[in-house]
Amino acid sequence: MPIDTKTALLDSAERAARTVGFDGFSYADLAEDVGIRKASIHHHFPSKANLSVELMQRYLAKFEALRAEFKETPKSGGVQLSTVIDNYRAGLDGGKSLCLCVSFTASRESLPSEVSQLVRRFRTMITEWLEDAFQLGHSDGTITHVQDPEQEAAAALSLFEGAQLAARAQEDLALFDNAVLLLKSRITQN
Amino acid sequence: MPIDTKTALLDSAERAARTVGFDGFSYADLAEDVGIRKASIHHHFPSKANLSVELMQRYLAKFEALRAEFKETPKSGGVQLSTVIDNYRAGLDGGKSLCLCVSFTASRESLPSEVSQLVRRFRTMITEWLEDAFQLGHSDGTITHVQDPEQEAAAALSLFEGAQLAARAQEDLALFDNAVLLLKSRITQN
DNA sequence: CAAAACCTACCTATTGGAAGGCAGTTTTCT
DNA sequence: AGAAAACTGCCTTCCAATAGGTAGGTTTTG
Repeated sequence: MPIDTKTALLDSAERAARTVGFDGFSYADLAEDVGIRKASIHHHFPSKANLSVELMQRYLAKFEALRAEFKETPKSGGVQLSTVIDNYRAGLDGGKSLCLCVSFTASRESLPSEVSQLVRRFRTMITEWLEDAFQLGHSDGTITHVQDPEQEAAAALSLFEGAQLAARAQEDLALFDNAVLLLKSRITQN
Repeated sequence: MPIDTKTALLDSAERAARTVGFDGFSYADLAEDVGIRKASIHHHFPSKANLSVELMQRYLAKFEALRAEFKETPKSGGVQLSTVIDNYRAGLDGGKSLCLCVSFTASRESLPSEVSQLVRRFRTMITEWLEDAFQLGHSDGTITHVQDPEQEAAAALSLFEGAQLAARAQEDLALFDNAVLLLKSRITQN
């Protein structure tokens, strides 16, 4: 029993979008990758615009779930910040892949406005998560030198997304690590 | 005497690449924008790959010249850092446009490796510029809390590129400003 | 059996690009 | 100096490949 075809399509499309960009792959590529005929994709996703929406919806839901999980079993601010950093690092896949949110922001003009809305929600959610982490890290002492948590959160998100670009530019994870090193050094062991 | 056609093509292509991405525009779009026949573009740029290279070359040269200019008439570290920030902000064009380096990094897979090399050189150059600025800002006292200038530079570049993405995601300059606010507050008046 | 999943076969528009022509300017040769 | 050759810049015409998408039939499955 092979995996659900629709899921396989979403997986393949997500990988493609994150590595070659949304304009960089076609239904034909997808079909070959999944092992299905091109026209059959339309059965699951009537249009490519449709696919992009479902792609972003799933991506958002996944991270919302992850955050909800963290809200239940409370960790320190430092651990939460580390978790987010590690997630962005893991998402790089060695410098080949970007966060879907980053990729879709870059090719915004080829996407339906619904995707932009979802990207916005994604960014807001991550920013709130980071804000909470900085707030908490400040009070529990696991993050040093915390100024305004809101400003810290905005800066951190940009830093992570930029660090992903840096790593991708030279397909070298070290560039990501280098960019976040200063922030990481503010997290105290616990 | 109208502007040089080749320059007009480069200008149009740069605008397009930065607003809709390299995969987001075609020779046909370019032709219409410049007021020339599509096939005539091949006279100036045999292939689109060729165009991308010349685009990035010009972009790199422009910023190398800017930096050289600043090296001659020495400014404070704080002023230099502010200059770079302002440049990234201005390049946003209100949230519609990205740095060519960011755009080309995102659509890396559709570009010749020569472009990747140039992007690399671009990033190295800006990083060095920032490193010098932090170094200088530390000694002349125009930037506070400077730790390792090399790490600061890597973080700053990522911050700027990420902040551009943030602003573009919601087509709102305020998001850029918000992301760089914390860093900017470390620059003392002079 | 009906719905879901997938197929073959097409379609239209667009993609980047090739081939070759042609007027005007510049360079080269006698 | 004047003719010939070469170059520049743009054109028209054409092309194979690919894009996303549609129509309608067949297989698979609950």
